[in-house]
Amino acid sequence: MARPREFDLNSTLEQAMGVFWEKGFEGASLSDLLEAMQIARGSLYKAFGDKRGLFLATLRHYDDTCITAAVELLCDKNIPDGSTRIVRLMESIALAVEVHGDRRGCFLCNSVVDQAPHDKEIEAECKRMMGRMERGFVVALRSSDNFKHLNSNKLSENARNLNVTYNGLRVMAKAGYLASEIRKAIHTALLEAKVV
Amino acid sequence: MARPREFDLNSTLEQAMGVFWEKGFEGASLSDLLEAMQIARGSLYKAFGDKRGLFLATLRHYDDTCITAAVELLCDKNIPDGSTRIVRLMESIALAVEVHGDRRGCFLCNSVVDQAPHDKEIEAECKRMMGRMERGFVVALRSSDNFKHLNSNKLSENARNLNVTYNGLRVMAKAGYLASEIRKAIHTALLEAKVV
DNA sequence: AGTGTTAGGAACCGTTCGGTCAAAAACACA
DNA sequence: TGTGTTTTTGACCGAACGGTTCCTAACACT
Repeated sequence: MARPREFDLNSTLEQAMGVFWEKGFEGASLSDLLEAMQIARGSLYKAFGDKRGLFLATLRHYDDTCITAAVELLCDKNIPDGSTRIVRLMESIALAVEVHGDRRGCFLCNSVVDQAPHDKEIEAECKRMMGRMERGFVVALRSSDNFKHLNSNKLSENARNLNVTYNGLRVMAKAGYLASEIRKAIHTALLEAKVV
Repeated sequence: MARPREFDLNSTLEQAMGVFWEKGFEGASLSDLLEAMQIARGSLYKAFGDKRGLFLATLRHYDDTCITAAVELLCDKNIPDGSTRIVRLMESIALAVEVHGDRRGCFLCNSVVDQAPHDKEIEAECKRMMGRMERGFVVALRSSDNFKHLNSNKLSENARNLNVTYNGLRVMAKAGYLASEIRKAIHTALLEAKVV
């Protein structure tokens, strides 16, 4: 028995995530966010508490959407060979740069670099997502001929290594390397990791 | 025939770099910078133009000091085996976390993530430094038994791959992984890259 | 000692920052 | 239709932002 919220929480979250993704936490002003979200100042504070609260909400939204999608790709049984899944995921980095000129990189990676060290809660959220990625890599490796015989310890080590490479490639993309260079780097990395 | 500058340019640059390193460009306010540099507002603007100019100067200072040190390590003929030099460099990442609790990561990597996409000049500076690191890795690889027989194309590919790994590990450190985890990841990565 | 030139310092600029608040509006329920 | 509850809205807040200006201080050179 009260006035219902007029805006869709998820879609405003999506817009806010875009702003934080592109400009970082400090670089994104409330005006930027409000304009993108198309809501009034008061509504934002009522719904998310404050700027940091909104940021945390967008981080979780990223987890729910992008990280989930990446993990689902790594676990996708429709692609029988786990190595193929890993290649697909890695190549999406080059593809983003190539097709959309997307230089935003990975929101998780960005947040780790510029916010995680200053905020325990953000750090925890980031580590949780990193963990999801690593477990996704483990699942993929278990379906890969080169790795399926390894024990879970070794599997985890290899998965973590792939995640390190994934983040390194994301940084590379932000540094302005060409899609072709990134693609070549992916190939080299996956070759040395014995994924392909 | 004029009043000489009272402060040492390099040492104020060092202090400013520390602030930008820890807080990022947007996160570092003029007050933060001035307090660390121990100079007055006017002196900063006289010497560096504006905040962005100071940032660029600190980037170049990082190049002159830290990047140069890393490259010199990779080229150090006193360590005959190039692989050893690479191991040393990588382990310095874990060491920073372990000994100093240093979560600032690599100033270059940080700058790439939060400033390079928005500023062509900063991007250029970052790419130049990335290039220096890669060439350093090439030199080290040339003194490594496992790689010295490769042609320079392959050598470059492997060097770039090591640099990607280096940046990925830097991100890991910022995400809050323990020094022991980072050390293990380094070991895995160098093993797979056939460096050790 | 006088002069030209530049650094230093602090007050000050308008703007924008993140955040608050009170009143109006829109619903659910009776 | 009236009432209670919650959302919306935009005006408003003090503080901090990056940047400028102007006057004084300190030197080099003659």
